[in-house]
Amino acid sequence: MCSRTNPRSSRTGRPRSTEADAAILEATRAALVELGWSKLTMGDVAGRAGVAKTTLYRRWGNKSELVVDAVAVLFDELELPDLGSLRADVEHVVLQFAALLERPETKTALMAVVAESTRDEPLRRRIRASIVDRQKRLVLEGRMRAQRRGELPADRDLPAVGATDDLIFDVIAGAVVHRALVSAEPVDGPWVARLSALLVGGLGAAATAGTPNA
Amino acid sequence: MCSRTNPRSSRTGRPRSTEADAAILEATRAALVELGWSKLTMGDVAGRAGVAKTTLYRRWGNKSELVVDAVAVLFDELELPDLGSLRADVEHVVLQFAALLERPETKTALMAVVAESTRDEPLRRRIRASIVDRQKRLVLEGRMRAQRRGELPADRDLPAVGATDDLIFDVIAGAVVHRALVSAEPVDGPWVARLSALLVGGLGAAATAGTPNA
DNA sequence: TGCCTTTCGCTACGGGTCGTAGCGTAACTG
DNA sequence: CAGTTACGCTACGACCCGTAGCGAAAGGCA
Repeated sequence: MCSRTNPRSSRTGRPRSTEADAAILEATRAALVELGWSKLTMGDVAGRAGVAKTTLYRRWGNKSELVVDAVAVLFDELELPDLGSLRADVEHVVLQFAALLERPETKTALMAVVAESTRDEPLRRRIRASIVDRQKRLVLEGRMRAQRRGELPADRDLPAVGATDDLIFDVIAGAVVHRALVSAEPVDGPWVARLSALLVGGLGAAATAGTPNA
Repeated sequence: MCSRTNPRSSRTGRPRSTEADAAILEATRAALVELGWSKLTMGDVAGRAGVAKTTLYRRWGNKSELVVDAVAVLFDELELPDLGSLRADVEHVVLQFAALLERPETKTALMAVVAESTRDEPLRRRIRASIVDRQKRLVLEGRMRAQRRGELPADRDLPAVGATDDLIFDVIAGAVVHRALVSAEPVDGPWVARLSALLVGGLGAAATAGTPNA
């Protein structure tokens, strides 16, 4: 949750206030909702949290790091209940993800920190660790379920399975983000149905063809 | 190219310098390469272009609008030569798009302006008009070619065709962007082959199934 | 209990960017 | 030539950044 890996053996001295941590992250989300990314300032967040600006800088080096931590927790709400079929599972998680992207705090923050990360390798790693990689579990779980149901063939070679998982993840997350933020059109039932049909159909075609390329 | 729709009947007075326009946009791209989005300032661009800062503000209201115009022209390089099959066409355009996203000026600018556009409706429209919508031609052309070749069935109902075009566009653009900027892994031959196989397979499955849902 | 360490809120600061205003000059029109 | 608009230049108030220094607060430890 906090930025620095616990300060080297900070067993002595006054401990960091966990209330301040929570207040700052909450204030950051509120500021994102009201002001958006570009107009959010460290001083404003400090004021909302009832905290000195220096307290923010003791924990996070800059705005990007703070916002990543403030938003990351929202992504842990995503779940993948077993709905009985691969296609139903895909549709459900896509709709969940879309609802998350509709929230103003994530909508305005996500693209901004990714943009920033193209010039900031530590930030990119933080985003992956705090947000991206943790959601790949959904793809893994969905694929394994489909294999158990017999909707997808059992694993052929491991590298290909991992590569396909990564591909599906990029396709789903990328398509939803692009639809919601770039095309700025609704990620609604009909669209999700089309996307799911395309994916499930594509996976099925690759499976029946048995081509090593897919 | 320029920001304002030609100033209402500006037939009189000194005309805008087209050399300045070109110099500013070129300077903006150079600044993006060297500094990235967040450290790019209007004053810096003006200095590089050999132009007064006020001249920039006469043309563009803020950094985002300027950068959109500076980057938009790069996207017109995308082409779709007929390579004989739907899959080959898809692979080719994906690789082209990936190469474009590898350039530092587009990589750092694209996500940033999209992020900004979530709180700036005019900017969003500008992005769509200058960049996004103009590339949908590639999807249209590719689909029609595939239909002529018999790889895809002829149009059923028009709305469904348009919706599928939009879906394919979001999937391809979104997946490539996500792979390149979020996952930060290479959009190379093997990955593109997998993506193309997934798409072509999915489109084929939907076609043979003849379901109205896809 | 008293000492040490670290964090706390607060204030203040230099440095930088923003976006605008005002000026005199340059360029083009009729 | 008069009228109009764009130009370069300078200067400005406003804002935000990130840091430093201060005394006070809150823990650990002997």
